Parts: sequence; C-alpha cells; structure tokens
Amino acid sequence: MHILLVEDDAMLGQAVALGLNDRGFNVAWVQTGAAAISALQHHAYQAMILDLGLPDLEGSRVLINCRKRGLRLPILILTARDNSHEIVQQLDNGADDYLTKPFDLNELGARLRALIRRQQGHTSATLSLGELQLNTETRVVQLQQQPISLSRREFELLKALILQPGRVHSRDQLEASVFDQDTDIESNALEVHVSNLRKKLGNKEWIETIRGIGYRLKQPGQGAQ
Amino acid sequence: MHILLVEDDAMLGQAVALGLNDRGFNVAWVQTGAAAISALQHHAYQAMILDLGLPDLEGSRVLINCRKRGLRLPILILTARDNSHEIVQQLDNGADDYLTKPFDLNELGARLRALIRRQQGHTSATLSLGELQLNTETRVVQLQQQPISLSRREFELLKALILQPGRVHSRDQLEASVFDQDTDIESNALEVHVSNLRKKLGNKEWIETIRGIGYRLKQPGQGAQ
DNA sequence: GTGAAGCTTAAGAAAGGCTTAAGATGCTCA
DNA sequence: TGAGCATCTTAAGCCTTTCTTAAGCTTCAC
Repeated sequence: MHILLVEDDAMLGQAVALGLNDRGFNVAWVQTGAAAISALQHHAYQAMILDLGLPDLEGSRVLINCRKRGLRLPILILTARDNSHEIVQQLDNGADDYLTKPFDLNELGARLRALIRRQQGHTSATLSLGELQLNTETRVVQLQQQPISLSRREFELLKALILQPGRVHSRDQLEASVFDQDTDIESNALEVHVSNLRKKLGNKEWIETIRGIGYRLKQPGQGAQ
Repeated sequence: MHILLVEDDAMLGQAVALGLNDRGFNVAWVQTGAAAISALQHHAYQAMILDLGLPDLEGSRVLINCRKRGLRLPILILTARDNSHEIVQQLDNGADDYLTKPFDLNELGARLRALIRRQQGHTSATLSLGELQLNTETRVVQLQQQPISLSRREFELLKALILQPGRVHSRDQLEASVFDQDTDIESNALEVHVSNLRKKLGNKEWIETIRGIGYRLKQPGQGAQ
C-alpha cells in the first residue's frame, strides 16, 4: 500500500516512515507542501498523511489543493493536541480522519487501513477460487464459509497455489514458497503437506497432480481450467 | 466552546469556572441538579462537567436524565478517588470520561477538548469486540459490563489486538506495541503476558495462537472470524 | 508388466508455546 | 525513607503441534 507522508520534522518523519514500513506500508516521505503536491501529480498513492504543523500553513493548503483538483484519496491529518477548531475546519475541507500528537503507530496503521478499505469499497486481501477463500492478511481460510485451520506450511502452500489458480506450479517453485531458504529438504516433505492439505480440503480434486511437473489448484468437478 | 459545569461546592466551582475561562472555554456554572437540567433545556452546550458528589445523588440523576432525553453531548464526571465501582457504573450510564479529585485544571481542559473533538469527528475511544470493550482514553476494560483490571503491558497487548480483531498479529508487531522501543526483550515475556491476559479474560479462546506466526483476537465459540 | 512418480502412514525429532516461580524493579502511602 | 505491593522480565520444565523422514503401497504411462 503506497502512502504519502508529509511531515517537516525530520525525527518524526523518519520514525513514522520506518514504523509504517514495518507494518507493511510503502511510505514515500516528503517534507514540504510543494514536494507533496508534486509527488501527488506524479504518483498514485492510496492515502496521504498530512501534518498540519508545516510552516506557512502549507498543510491546509495541500489539503485544499488536493480536493480542488478532485483527488479523492483518503487524507489523514496529524495535529497538535488542543486544536479542535482547526481539526473541525480541516475535516470540513475534506480531510477524512485525524490523529493528535503524540500518537500510537499501531493506531495510525489501523486507521490508515480502515480508510483505504473504505475507499476501495471493501476490496481486501482475500484470494478466492469458488467456495475456497484465503485471506493473506488475517490468515483466515474458509471453505464454504466454514473456517479451516491450516498449519504454517499448509497455509503457505495453499497461498502459493491460489495466487494463480489454474496455473501449474512446479515442485521447485512450491518448495521455494513453502520452505525457508535455509532449510534443506531432502525428502518428500512437499508431498506430505499436499496430502495433508487435501485431507483438510475434503475433496482431493482441489489440488490436481501434474505428473513429473507439479501441482495445480482448480475447482472440483471442473476440467483443467 | 460552551461548557456546563455542575458543582455544588462554591470554592471548587468558582476555581474551575475561572480556570477554564482562562483556558479559552466559556463556562456556565450551576450548583444543583435541577438547575443543570433546566440549563440543558435552554442552551446548547458542547460538553458538561458533572460532579457526582452532589447532595441526594443528583449527579447520577442528571446523567441518566440527559441520556434518556437523547442528549448526546460529552459528559465528564468528577468523582472522589477510589471509587472505581461508581466510575464504571456512570460510564455505563453514558458518561464519556472521568477525573478524580483532586485534579489538574490543565488536564481537565485537555480532556474536555479531546471529548469535544471526538464528538465532532465522530470517532470513538471505545474499541469493542462482542462482550469485550476497551476504552483507549479512560483505559477501562470491560467484559460483559464488568470491569477488569489490567496491568500496563496487558492493556497495551489487548489494545493492539482489538484494534484489528480477527487479524493475525505477528509476534514482532505485538512486541513493538507492548514494549517500549528501548527495552530489549530476550525472553518469552510476550507469552507470559498473553498467558496472564487470557487468565483475566476467563476464556482462553479470546486469544487464539497461530503457531509460528502470532496471535489473533476473536470471540469465543466462533471460528476464525 | 515394469519402472518411475506420487501417495499415505506412522514415528521420531524439532520447534514453538504454556505455565510457573523467583528475583528485580518501581511505585504508593504512611 | 522504607515497608508493602503490584508488575515486570527471566528462566526452566513440560507439553503440544508441526515437521521431516522413511518405508511400503498405489497409480500411471509406455
């Protein structure tokens, strides 16, 4: 998820950028209003974090400029405590949410995700094929709406397959996805996991064996595609 | 910002009224519950400060009366120390925050502003999942309306989890939330806190272990969601 | 029918997590 | 200031789940 962070303070900016990166965001950080406007013209971000404390009231200018140009990305503003008047004004100007300093990075992350999710109309990290669903973010796997519990290796295996259903995945590719780089597998461990996963999916047809090559995920009862 | 202060003690009432005026609030001060109810009918206030120590239990009557009539203004209650039972009860009755005497006028001002801001931004400080509620502002945690007392680490842990219930939180993420940046944890402290928190929540199913990954908060008795 | 490839099962090994308790630390209140 | 208390981090032992391995069995293609 690409985020634009507009924060003039170097310490805080770096901390937030790093913290959000750790939490799975891809953060671009600029320090002036001009740089923010330029960045917004040249890249597509999924959300913006905007410090209102920029010099020369640049923060609110960036906000107004965005909305005037019809940019609809979610904007979360950062502001000092005890400034409710300004917050209300910026919400009126088109900000979507706010957070007062000092804030918790986890809360910032959660709010960002909520904003982006709302914007995208509930598109999520869910991969699905027929009645089978796998959410990479929550790690929930469901079959016909019923959750099934998978071990780590089983989850990684299914995830690799469902990322490109219908496609044949070679054994090497799958082993690379399922096992850590430094674990040496000299046995049929992959086959064992396939076997266990099939058992949990109930129907062996979900995972089709392509002899000599690898495996493919497909809906039971359907041919090769 | 127009505030209604309900406080029978003349000394304290005057001090608070003056202090808040200095801090940019416009304070109307009344000394009885009847006067408060009358004032609320005739003016629009952005928040109310309510002393629970009024004669005849009038404080809580005013609170209940307000909410019955559908008034949604933020209400901050003042109460004596060591009265957590009453605090919880009044939070249940619809109070938004509390402060114990003696208190600091600056803190009172900050909390008022936070309450008003939140009211206008339509965000809530209460995070909940099923019968479990956590208020980030008051730090009150309730399970089935009953308050439970959590240590700092336990609170941070639960807060991190409940910010995104149903989602799997990795150990690294949780450690980042629970521990200060500069404390190096080289033990299983996180697991210990999980264990203690589970004990306080009564039902181990609230926190599900995802082996090799981390933890997830979910309602007991429900599957992975 | 034969050999190669894949499947299944079970067992031992390894990893990961839980609980408990002890010592350390810090806070509160007299 | 110091006793008492709550909380925190460590560490150790135990338990559970998951993983890998290996062996024997089945399926497939020729």
